[in-house]
Amino acid sequence: MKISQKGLYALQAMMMLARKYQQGAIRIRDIAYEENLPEKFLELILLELKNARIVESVRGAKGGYQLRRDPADIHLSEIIRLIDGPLAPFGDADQLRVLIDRDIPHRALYQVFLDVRDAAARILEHTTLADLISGPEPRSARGGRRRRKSAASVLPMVVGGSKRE
Amino acid sequence: MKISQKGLYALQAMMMLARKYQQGAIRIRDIAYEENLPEKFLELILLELKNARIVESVRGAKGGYQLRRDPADIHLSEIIRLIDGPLAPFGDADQLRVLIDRDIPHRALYQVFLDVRDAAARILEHTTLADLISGPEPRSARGGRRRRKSAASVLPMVVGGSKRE
DNA sequence: ATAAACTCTATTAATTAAATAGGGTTTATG
DNA sequence: CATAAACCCTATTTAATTAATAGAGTTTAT
Repeated sequence: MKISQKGLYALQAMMMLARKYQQGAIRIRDIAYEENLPEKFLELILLELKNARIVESVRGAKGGYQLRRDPADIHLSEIIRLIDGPLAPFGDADQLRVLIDRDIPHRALYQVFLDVRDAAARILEHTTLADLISGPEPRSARGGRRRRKSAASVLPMVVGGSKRE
Repeated sequence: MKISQKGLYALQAMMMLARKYQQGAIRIRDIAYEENLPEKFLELILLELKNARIVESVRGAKGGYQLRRDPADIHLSEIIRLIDGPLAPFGDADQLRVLIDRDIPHRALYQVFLDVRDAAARILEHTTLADLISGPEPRSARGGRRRRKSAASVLPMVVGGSKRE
């Protein structure tokens, strides 16, 4: 899994629309300006999000885009899968057929890949746009089991404070 | 994080060398043939692995490659980081500077990315080549805390048995 | 009627990934 | 010591993907 520039743009745009949820349609131009995204490129991205029925558009003058659902019902996994494809850490499953159809080591490697994918999915499927915009939670609340909100926001965040990658 | 074709080749080659550990140097040609990899491309990959001191070469006639360390001391994370770069689910940290330097939602998103990376790293840093070649463990043994072996091998594995990605 | 704003398809440009090519160097062996 | 086997290293080419731009078309508020 790799979040592309396009995917990052999509997430930024969606966060912006989440902040302005129920404030009516927001123009592409305004999203692009506020988030500093290439306007024409963003246009394509929003079109995809619209076709996936995550956002809806209002056409004509005074038009724009808005979320179709509550920010608490839009998971990051949904956006990322739409724009960047499966969360698996490899291309397509076909590419890994060579692992599946072979001996124990190869299949064990395949299983590791699945484990990685599932770990990523667990996080991204439990984090919503609402989690991102709702501000930090106390650190002690992070990492618990079966929480409604994900372990998304902790501040202050030190740049490079986590292990360097 | 995305495992490239090259990275997959590297892992396949390393698994093969792990299986033949302490059996002397193995020729590139033999690795390529057994694992069905493009020979010239594999040559470049092994060169990188050698420069990273994960494998060593024997030059001249009767030469080849062999692991420099015990398969139980070679973690998948090491190979993947070498060939495909950081385990983070995004390109370079620079690309995400735009998230770090902004408001709470943006930083919260950044934190989610770090969480995903850490989840992937936990798995790949705890799985070794030895884990892959040592055959399946009983299912009840998987997923425990602080295990020496990772949750790598479970058989039988159904194709597409996990959630479809 | 007009301008604002989304719609849609096509094209280009830039980057990255995958693979190939080929001469250079080292070494076992007869 | 000649030879062939095998790794060493750099360069190039090709293909695929990603990012971005272009521009004509359609809808709607006023």
